[in-house]
This record gives sequence, C-alpha cells and structure tokens, in this order.
Amino acid sequence: MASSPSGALGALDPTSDRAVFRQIADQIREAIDKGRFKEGDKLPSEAELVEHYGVSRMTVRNSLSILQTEGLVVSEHGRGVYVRPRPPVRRLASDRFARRHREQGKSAFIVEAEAAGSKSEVDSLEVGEERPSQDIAARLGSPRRVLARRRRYLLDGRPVEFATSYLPLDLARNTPIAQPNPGPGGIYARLEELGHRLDHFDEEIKARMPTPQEVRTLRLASGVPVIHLIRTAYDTEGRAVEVCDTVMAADAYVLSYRLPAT
Amino acid sequence: MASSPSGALGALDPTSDRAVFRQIADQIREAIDKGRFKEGDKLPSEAELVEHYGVSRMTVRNSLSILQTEGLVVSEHGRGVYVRPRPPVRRLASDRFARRHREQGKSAFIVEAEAAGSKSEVDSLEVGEERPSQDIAARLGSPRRVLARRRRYLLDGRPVEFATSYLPLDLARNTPIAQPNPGPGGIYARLEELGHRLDHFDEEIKARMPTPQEVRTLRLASGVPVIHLIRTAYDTEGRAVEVCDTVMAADAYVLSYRLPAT
DNA sequence: CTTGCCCACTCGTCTATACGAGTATGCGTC
DNA sequence: GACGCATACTCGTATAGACGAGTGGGCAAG
Repeated sequence: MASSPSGALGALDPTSDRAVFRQIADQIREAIDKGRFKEGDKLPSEAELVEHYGVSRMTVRNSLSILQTEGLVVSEHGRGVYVRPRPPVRRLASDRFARRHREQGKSAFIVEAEAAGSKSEVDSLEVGEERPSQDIAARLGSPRRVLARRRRYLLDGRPVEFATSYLPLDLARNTPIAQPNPGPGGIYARLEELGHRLDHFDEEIKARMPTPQEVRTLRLASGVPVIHLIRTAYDTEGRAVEVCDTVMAADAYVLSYRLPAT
Repeated sequence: MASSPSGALGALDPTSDRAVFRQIADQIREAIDKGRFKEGDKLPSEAELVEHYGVSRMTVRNSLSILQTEGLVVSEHGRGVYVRPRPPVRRLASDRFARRHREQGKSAFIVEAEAAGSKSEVDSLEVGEERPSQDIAARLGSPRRVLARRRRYLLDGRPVEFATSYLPLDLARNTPIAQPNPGPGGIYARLEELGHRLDHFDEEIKARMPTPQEVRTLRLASGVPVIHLIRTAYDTEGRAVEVCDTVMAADAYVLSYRLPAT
C-alpha cells in the first residue's frame, strides 16, 4: 500500500469533530514535517487525494489551500503541488552600514551576496524628484519635495527586496546622489563628502502579508510574508538626511542585530 | 443605489481575463483602502454579494478567502465578515534591556505596556529543566541540559507574544533564576548578581506564517504572520549565558533599533 | 532524426445545491 | 421585567459536475 502516491498519508477519523478538510491538511502537514515529503517533492495530485480519502475535489482543494497559505506548499498549474523549497537566506547584520564597509566601492548588497557565494543584481533603478508621503515627510523634517531612489534587488535571479531611499531635495539636488550610480561607497559615502557626517541609524521593523503589488514585484509565493524595514539616517547635527523604505521577501532574510548591554 | 449594502462596490468587467473572484476581491480591497469600508465595519453578507455580482456563493467565498489571507478582513461565524481592526502596536526599542531599565523591579514587558497605557499580564509561566534542541544547544555552547523558562504575554487581554528563555543548568540551578519569579530586574539582574556581567545581546529576526499551534496560542487571525526573534545574551567573558526564543504576533509589534554609524 | 500535433494529466475557475452551526432578535410566556 | 424559545440570518462544510488552461510525453508525419 505504501507504493501508492498517497502512501505517506493515513485515513480520516469519522468520529472526530474536526472538519474533514482540516484533517486532510493536518495529515499532509505532518507528512511534510516528518520528512515523508521532502522539499521540492510532488504531493499526490488532487485526483489521487480525492481517491485516497473518498471526498470531493473541492474538499481536497480546500485542504491544499490551507497548506498554501501556511507557506508549506506551492501549486504549479498543469504540473502539480510541491513542497515549497526553502530559498537560500540572506543575513543582514546590523553593522552593514559601518563606515569601514563603505571603502570598497561596491554596494553593500552585492558585496554581501558575493561573500555568500550568490549572484546578485540590482534592476529597475529609478531616480527622481517627488512629493513625499506624510510618513516619509515627517521622518525627514517635512520637506516639500524629496529625491527618491528606487531599486529592486535580485539574488540568483530571484527578486528578494525592493527599496526606496528618500532624501531632502536641498541636500541631494545636483549632487552625485541624484545620479543613478552615485559612485563608490554609495549615497552614504557621498553624504559624508558633502559634510553630513553620519551619526546613527534608526531602523523600524514590521512584518505583514504583502499587497498584491508586492506579490508581483517580488514574485512571492502565497503564504510568504514581507518584512518592512524603514531606516532613517541621522547626521552628527541630528538632522535626518535619508529615509530608506525597504520591503523584503521574509523567506529570504534573517535580520541580525548586536546590542550593547549597557 | 448607494443605499444598498453593496453600494460601495462596482460591477464586474466581463471582458477582463482576470478571474471573477479576483475582480470581486480587488473591488472589496479597493473599497477598504479608500475608506469606503472602515476598520471594524461589516462587509455585505455573502448572500448580498451573490446578489450584487450575480455569481455563485462559492465564488464570493473564494474572494473573501483571498482578503482573509491578506489579513484585510476577518469572518465571524454567524455574524458576518468585518474589516480587520488594527490592534494597538507595541514598540520594542533596542535599549529595552539596558541596565538602567533593570532597576525598577518590574519586568520590561509590564513597564513598557503601562507606559503606553495598556494593561498587560504574563500567564502560563513554566520553569523546568530539559534537554535543549540542537539549535539552542549550539547557541549556548552545547550544554547537555538547560533551564527553560516559558511564558506568554497578554496586552489588554490579547495574547501577543510567547517566549522561552534557555540558560545553561550549571549557571541557573539553585538560583533565583530557577524560581517562577526571579525577583526585581528579572533574570538579567540575577545573572549580573551571580557575577555574569552582561556585555551584549545578539538578536536574530525572521518573519513567517504561524504554525497551527502558534495560531492557537496567540489566537491569531488568518493572514497575520509572526515575528520570530532569537536573542542570545553574552557576558563580558564572551560566554553565552541565555538564549531567549520569542514568537510575536506581527500585527502587534514594531521593532525599533538604533545603530551607530561608525 | 526532427517537427508538430494530439492526448492525458494537472491545477484553475465556476455553478448549483444541501445541510450544519453560531448569533441575534423578537415575541410570548411566566 | 426576566426568561426561554422560535426564527431568520450569518458563515462553515461538503458534494457533484462542468469546462478552461498549462504541461509534458508519445506518436505520426515529414
């Protein structure tokens, strides 16, 4: 019997008051947890599950949709339902913007990716002036217009993050910061050259489900949340000189911070 | 016409190749975004949406389930489907474990909650010895057994976080740390009294969808991810003296870190 | 061998129907 | 007024069927 495609799955408990589609989801989840289905494995097809459990197709689909929203499986039209492979993870260390890392010329993203043995790219770089949202304006000291730098990052061909930096116009206009490529060390190096010595960053982190637009941009599987990070850079005079709004695919990141105990 | 319960919603585009249930979800989502349905408002009932769009009930339910997994709405059996209210948010500052905050006697959680005007509780406190998981053991320097302190935090009656602290047994056994209530300043104060002056913390942050067990423990609405934070405390000799594994309801938290630019 | 088509299999969308179960309201009884 | 019950309305669970659309393999024609 274990040779059938559903061999890793048991039978329903008709005396249970747990809904049938939940029982099916439980069994498949357990089979995945215990390794009876491994990453990338194909689950039994809907038709096979219908056969195995003796239920209707919609019930099976209901079960599978639970597992999808939990991020455990992905379905591929015309092919099957697969155990979701865990992508390689990028670690973001809290010292990634330390001054010593700015010497080398490449962007922090690419340097880190190469260190981890991954190929990375930056695409759809857009630079322009715009009116800031209320939130961004408040963080930057209420400028009427800002310079916005938008870009998307890819890791081994997969989009993992998109970010927008906002800078007050009076600070960034007619500087290398307004160029698509701001030069070695990135915009933080340029800011310091312009006399804004950086003092500290504030980072705010939230997690939530993505908007449909974010699902498209990051090609997110269902059941994958996003990490929303808003970083504000302050110079030694206490002025907010940049706000960076970043949305990351949560399954591709671990954030790491080191805090003094004092 | 705007007096009908579905007055905030438009009509379907039969020429679109976008699936009907997605179009319906799009319209409801837009109505929520634009404030035509506000937080806590009741959406039109499934029957009313069936009537309004002229589709079958399963199609409407399909649309609503999309919005549920996006965390936009919650359904209540026998009552209706409601725009999900945004709960009050707890801000966790990166200096929350600073030594100066440990003087006052109360736990960091309760002090912060009261400052924000919320009522907070800690429940289901369990303290005991156990064998550590591989991951925890690795972080603590591979002790064979550890002291585990589990507890759940509630904010205004709602569970928002549960956490487990692990400490090497040789360090915690027969000390106030092994008591349910470790005394003023919490276990960090006790560790320092025991001669382990704290040097720094490492925090690792991930976000993901909750397991069914976490859904129960935190009473999570569907479409709400969790933030998984693992903090390791090091003493001045470089020894890992505690690992704290925390799972938080993502809709209840904003994490905040301040980083030096040096 | 290569090309192109057909077909089987997969998941996606949608309909129509039935009954169960939780909630709230109003009404009648006490 | 307080209580309990009937009822209407809500969402939850499940069935059976139909057709569409993407994928991949096999087979026949070239």
